[in-house]
Amino acid sequence: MIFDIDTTSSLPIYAQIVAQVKHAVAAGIVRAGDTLPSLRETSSRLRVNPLTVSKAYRQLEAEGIVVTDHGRGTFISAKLADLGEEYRRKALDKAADRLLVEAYHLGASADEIRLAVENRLRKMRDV
Amino acid sequence: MIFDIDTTSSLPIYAQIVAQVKHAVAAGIVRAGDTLPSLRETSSRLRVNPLTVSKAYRQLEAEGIVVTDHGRGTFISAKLADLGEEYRRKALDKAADRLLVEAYHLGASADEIRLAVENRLRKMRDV
Amino acid sequence: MIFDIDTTSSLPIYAQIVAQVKHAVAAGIVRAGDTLPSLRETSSRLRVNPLTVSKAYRQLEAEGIVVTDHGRGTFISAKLADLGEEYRRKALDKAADRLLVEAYHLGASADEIRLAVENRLRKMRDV
Amino acid sequence: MIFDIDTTSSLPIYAQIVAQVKHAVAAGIVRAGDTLPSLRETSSRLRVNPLTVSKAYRQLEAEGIVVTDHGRGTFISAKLADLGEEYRRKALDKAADRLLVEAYHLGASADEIRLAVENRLRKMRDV
DNA sequence: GTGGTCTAGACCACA
DNA sequence: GTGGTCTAGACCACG
Repeated sequence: MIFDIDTTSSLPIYAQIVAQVKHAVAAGIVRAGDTLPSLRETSSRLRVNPLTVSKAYRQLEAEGIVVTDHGRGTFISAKLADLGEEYRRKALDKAADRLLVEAYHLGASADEIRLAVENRLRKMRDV
Repeated sequence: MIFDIDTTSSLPIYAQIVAQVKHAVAAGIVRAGDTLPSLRETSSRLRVNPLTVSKAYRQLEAEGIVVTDHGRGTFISAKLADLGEEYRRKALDKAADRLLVEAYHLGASADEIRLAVENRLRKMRDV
Repeated sequence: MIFDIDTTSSLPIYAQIVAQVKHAVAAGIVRAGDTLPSLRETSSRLRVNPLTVSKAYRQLEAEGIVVTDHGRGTFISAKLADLGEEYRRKALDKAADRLLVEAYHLGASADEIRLAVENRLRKMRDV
Repeated sequence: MIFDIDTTSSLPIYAQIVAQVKHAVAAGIVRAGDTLPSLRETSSRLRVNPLTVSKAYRQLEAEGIVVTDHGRGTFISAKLADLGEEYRRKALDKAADRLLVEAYHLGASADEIRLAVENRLRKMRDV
């Protein structure tokens, strides 16, 4: 589980962490019982205040997505009924919407949008 | 052009206005040259401070979506795509990247991404 | 980075701050990564409202001259020229046009314009 | 005497008119005794409120640059001691400064600036 | 009538 | 500590 943070984004850092954990769960990248990286490891890797990571983990705990065993670590919860296929689909649609609205304001045609997506897909595959 | 604000949303009021104008432009509900409701009309109708509306309009102006004629009002910009080809391409690639990163975290396949884009393209065309 | 404000000027306070930051950057007085004084420090030193300073900083951010890290502060941007070649060229041409229109109205010859540009280039280099 | 107005500029329309008359005087394009276009002609040509033109002419009169004969028209004043060579030089230097600061923030080199100026000079000559 | 600027002060979110 | 948002209300400039 690796995090990818943009400190200048208008989305707060803690929310970026929350979203990425949720996505990883929805995608099946992490499963019930898996361990999240420790507060210290995450905060030093991201060069971010430990309190910020803590806040993210606490919110995930409040949402029932992770459980914390004091002194042992933070784990993905066993009961994840509320995430899953519908969450994934909605999140993906929302992301596609954001692209389209932005593209519209740039005056891009449907084909230009498709082309851009294909180009980036190819680029990511290469990485 | 009527606005619909949710004061309890975590999205700031000014950002909701910005988003709604963008969507109205993208959906063809308003067109180049159309007048936006005046600051005062909008602020009294939404029961928010004129400064808040002004902030939204100024951001729209900064993005080139509206122009304001001092003393006359605020209008949808005539030249929505006069940005320079390279700038447009870069901005479009960036927007596509954001979609792909989000999709990657959701574990979506290339085909799922394509499908989501096509669905939203079709939906926008229908509006 | 110290600001020097003239409240009686017709130029708004926030625009004076913007101009002074730009000049400081152009003159090499501040460099990429440098911290701007905090909103509160600047506002108390200048005896102006924090919102006024904030407005200036946000405009600088919109122009890509500074970036702000929420909760940490406002910094001179590292990538002052990452705009795309065509965008840069167009913006430069536009700026040159503004000079020529002004010069035209003043009845200046091509050589007078060249001379003025060279004089100012030399002056900036000396700073 | 033809005016060239940008209604979206942050410089007010009346100030643009004032500046252009001053520049025309400084450049020797108009001379003492010459007639300014009538309020009506100017306002209809520029598609601007007559009050705006009137305000510009009144300011020019207050500065002693024009005199108004009621019912006959507005004329360039006979005594123009305060405008002239120094005004021209200062205005030109200021305009050159604006170009250089802007160019700096675009990351342009001295040669790029010179090139842009030469290009636009050539373009204007062709018009 | 329009939008622009500023103040004083509150409250919140983030790190 | 940092910046972000909003209010209520004033005053000004422009058309």
